Amino acid sequence: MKHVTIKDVAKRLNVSISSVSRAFNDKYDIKKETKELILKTAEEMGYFPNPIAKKLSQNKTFNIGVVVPEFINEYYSEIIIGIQEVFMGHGYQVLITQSDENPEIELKNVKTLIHSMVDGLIIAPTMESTNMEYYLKELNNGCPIIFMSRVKENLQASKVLFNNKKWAFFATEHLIRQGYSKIYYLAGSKNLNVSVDRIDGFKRAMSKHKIPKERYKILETGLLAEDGMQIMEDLIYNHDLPDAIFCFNDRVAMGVISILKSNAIKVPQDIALMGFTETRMVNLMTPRLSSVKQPTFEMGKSAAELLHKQIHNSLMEPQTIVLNGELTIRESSVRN
Amino acid sequence: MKHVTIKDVAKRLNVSISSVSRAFNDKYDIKKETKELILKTAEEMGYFPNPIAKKLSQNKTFNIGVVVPEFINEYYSEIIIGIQEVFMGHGYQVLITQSDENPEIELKNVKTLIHSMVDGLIIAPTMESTNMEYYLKELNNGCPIIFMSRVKENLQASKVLFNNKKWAFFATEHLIRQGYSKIYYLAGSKNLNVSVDRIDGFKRAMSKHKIPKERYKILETGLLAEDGMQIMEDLIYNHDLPDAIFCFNDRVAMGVISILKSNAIKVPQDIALMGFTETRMVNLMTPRLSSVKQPTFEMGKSAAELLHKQIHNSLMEPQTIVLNGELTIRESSVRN
DNA sequence: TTTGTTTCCGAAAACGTTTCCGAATAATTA
DNA sequence: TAATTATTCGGAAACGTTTTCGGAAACAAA
Repeated sequence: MKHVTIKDVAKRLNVSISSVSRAFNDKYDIKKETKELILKTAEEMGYFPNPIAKKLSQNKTFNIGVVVPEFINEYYSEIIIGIQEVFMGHGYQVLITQSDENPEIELKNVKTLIHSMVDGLIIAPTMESTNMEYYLKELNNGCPIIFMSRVKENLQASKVLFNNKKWAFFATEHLIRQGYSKIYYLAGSKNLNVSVDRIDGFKRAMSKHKIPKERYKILETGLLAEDGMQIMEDLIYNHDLPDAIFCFNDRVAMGVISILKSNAIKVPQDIALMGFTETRMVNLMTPRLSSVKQPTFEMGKSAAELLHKQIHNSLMEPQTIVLNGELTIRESSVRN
Repeated sequence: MKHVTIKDVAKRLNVSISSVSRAFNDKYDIKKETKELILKTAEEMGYFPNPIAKKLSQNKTFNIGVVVPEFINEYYSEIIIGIQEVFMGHGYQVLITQSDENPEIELKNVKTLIHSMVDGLIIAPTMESTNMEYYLKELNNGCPIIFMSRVKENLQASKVLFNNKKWAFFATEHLIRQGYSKIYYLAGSKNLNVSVDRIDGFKRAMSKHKIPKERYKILETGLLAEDGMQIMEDLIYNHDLPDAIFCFNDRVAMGVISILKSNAIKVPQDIALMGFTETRMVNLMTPRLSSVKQPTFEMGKSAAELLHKQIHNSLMEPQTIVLNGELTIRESSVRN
């Protein structure tokens, strides 16, 4: 199965290969009729420009690389869809890799992508790790990189962030305003700076509403439903139950709710519940779960647009985009 | 930021570029010491072979394309991870595209991937559509393609399938053996051949156990939780309630269960429930949902390995791999 | 010493484009 | 009419590799 090349088309029409190239690249210095003739016969012959050769001669790959911790959950999947939407529109291919929350795999992925000559990178790091130095070095070597989601605000690079402090504050304040005051926060992992930010928001709400330290707790958990189940079982075992529980994410909340149910503890009558990073499961739980919706598609789109700008204007200085969310109140956090 | 090229390395050491190339490609006709010297200085100079140029000269891209209907749900995400595991080990990049269950986008994705010269394709079609003709044409043009999941068994091409008939049969038979006999099957979409297969399995279980046609129903639904909610509301409204419900997938089951709960219908005391294509949510539902687990990672791996073989042996004749699942019984389908 | 084999290496073609440069023709201006 | 400018095109270099071919050097065998 030989591919038709530019030479075949040129020979067929007795024109030069440069003319065929011009026809395909919307160049000004070609007559309209010849251009059309070339395009028509090329079409007939089943010719299309070999993208590899194009990349080599233009020193661009039209590939951009994406590194995420995982895409089993909706969160990064939706972000990726946002990224693809933007870049496919610009004729780029998006190469997706996932690091399985493992910094070593993450580093390997980034290296692979850079070695395959991507024109730019979007990275959602697993955690703040030593990898960051390497990434920043690559950034200075001329490979545009956008950081996403799990990264500190003061990092000297372009990034797209969610305002975790603010929305953790709002979510907590909602619980307080509903009359709950003994509130436990299941805080994810303290290595995650998003986690730290949400703790900050949680604390600020507490201090604003003058709730004494003895009334609330911040408990480190994992990111999975199983982690929520585990910690909830411990709390029940120790007879250490609050009014309300604010969870690092919906999965943890889901774990909590399942343990509460099997212990006949009612939500929200006995304990209110609030999630974060809203997933589609919120409406399927009974009671339906209050949560904070993050603008995943928009985050993907913003990161992609930022990167696209940066690719076409390499001297642009770093920009930070902070996006807002949406607090959706459902049955799980409403006093009857 | 100029990239270091093979020429720079050659010049530095006063050797020819062919020697440098040989050093990097494990060729036999180069002295061991020169090879090591070349590799060492290349490393120092920060040189690595430009993959684009390599691709051009070898007429291979070392890219393989994947087209799935979506990856918001775990199912295809896990399959993709399986595919990546195999191909990254072989030094290939996996390009992932998703068609959003839209045959037109699917076709566009396939064309994009073929135009970007992938060495092979793995396609999970949205439905049996007219696109199949195009794909088979491309297959005959020499681009190896593996079909996955939603495709007919008699298709003349390599494919990796799940044995839907068999496991729908087992799942149904389990319900019957538990003593349920008025069973409704929420059957997904009849345009999906997996759906047709599962209906077949369902019916075979019914006829094996001599359950008369008046006792069971097959109801067409969608694939989403909302579809399960919708149809369950209708059934309740019409006072048309069975002993047990077998759902096309866990999401539909999740929708059903939420409506049952809000109508105070108990699972499994009043109505038993069985899902399919097990998701991680099964253990988080109360009661925990019985379901059929599909070997997603293995499906991905099998497809990838099959494609890899096909790429290296283009004359191989089409192969069909049919994988088995696992029926996991939990509380939702067990008579107390 | 001659011949034949290995072993190692360089020159150059090939992969399929884009793009720069210059030339031929046509159109415009002086 | 001559000179200038636009328009359109072909030739060839460049992009960075791999690979084929042939030749030199080194070594063994005759």
